[in-house]
Amino acid sequence: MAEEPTGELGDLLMRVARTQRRRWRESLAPWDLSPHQARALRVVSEHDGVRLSDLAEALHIAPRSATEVADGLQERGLVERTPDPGDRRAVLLRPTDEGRRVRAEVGRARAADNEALLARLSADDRATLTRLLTALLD
Amino acid sequence: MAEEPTGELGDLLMRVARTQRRRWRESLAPWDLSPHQARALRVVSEHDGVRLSDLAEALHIAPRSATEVADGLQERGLVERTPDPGDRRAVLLRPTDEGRRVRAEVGRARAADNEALLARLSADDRATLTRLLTALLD
DNA sequence: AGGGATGCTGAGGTTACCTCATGGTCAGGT
DNA sequence: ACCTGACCATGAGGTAACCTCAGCATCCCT
Repeated sequence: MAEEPTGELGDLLMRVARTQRRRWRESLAPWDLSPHQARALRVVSEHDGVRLSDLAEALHIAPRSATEVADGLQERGLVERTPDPGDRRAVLLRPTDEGRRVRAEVGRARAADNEALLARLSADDRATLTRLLTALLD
Repeated sequence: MAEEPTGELGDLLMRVARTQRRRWRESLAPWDLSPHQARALRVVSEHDGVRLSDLAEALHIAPRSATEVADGLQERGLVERTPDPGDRRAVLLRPTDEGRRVRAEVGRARAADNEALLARLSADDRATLTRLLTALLD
């Protein structure tokens, strides 16, 4: 059963996004990271000292679920839990050296992936696309 | 923890898509249908007589999982299983009257949603966006 | 007629989320 | 100093939506 074309602009947008999400997922495979884990690794690496509750907010998930994402990253040795010196209830997540390394690699893969998608557009077209998409975001 | 702007075109695309997907999910809420169920209802309504295995292919899920999607739709009285006259192993899914009605309503809601997103673009801009997105899809 | 593919589904597992309860900690008012 | 209410992380347990593997009926080819 074939994929029928819709002709609708909204559908078109979703299709392009789905294609890109699939690529992104695939490019993440070598590290065996879920999209959420990759995003969490980025957040942790950027802020250096992130509470579980802040991670939950950044990922738009319940605080309890952030614990699990952190567990996954910690098992792989990419982040570590350290006590928050200013609040003994809290735990701060920090990237390990390995975590920083992986996050850099993932960032490069992502950029390359992005570039691959956009390669067929001219610089002008990219600027136009940026303008149009920005207009759609308020 | 705020959502930082990325400036990347690929991210922009994903953000617009995510916004639209959220709207779509919300507009589906009155019928208590998952996106997969809504899509399945559409496929069934369009083809009138769809095998489970074809549905699986259309939804990009394993055949076993199509059974569950069909179960959900059948419980709500939106589709019915009928034997395939040409192959006694197979089951054909058909929309009920209620199924056809719901599918039409959902279609209207979806179109309205789509229109709401694109309202801030001129006709020219829409045409341009269509051209650019099409170019990204091979 | 026999044998390998095909179509659906039961059984059971995984993943990624959730809520609720718990123990520890903080901070502001009295 | 103490109490009270809010907040932090996590254990326990649940759910939804996927999956694989087995099994049975049927189809189709030789």
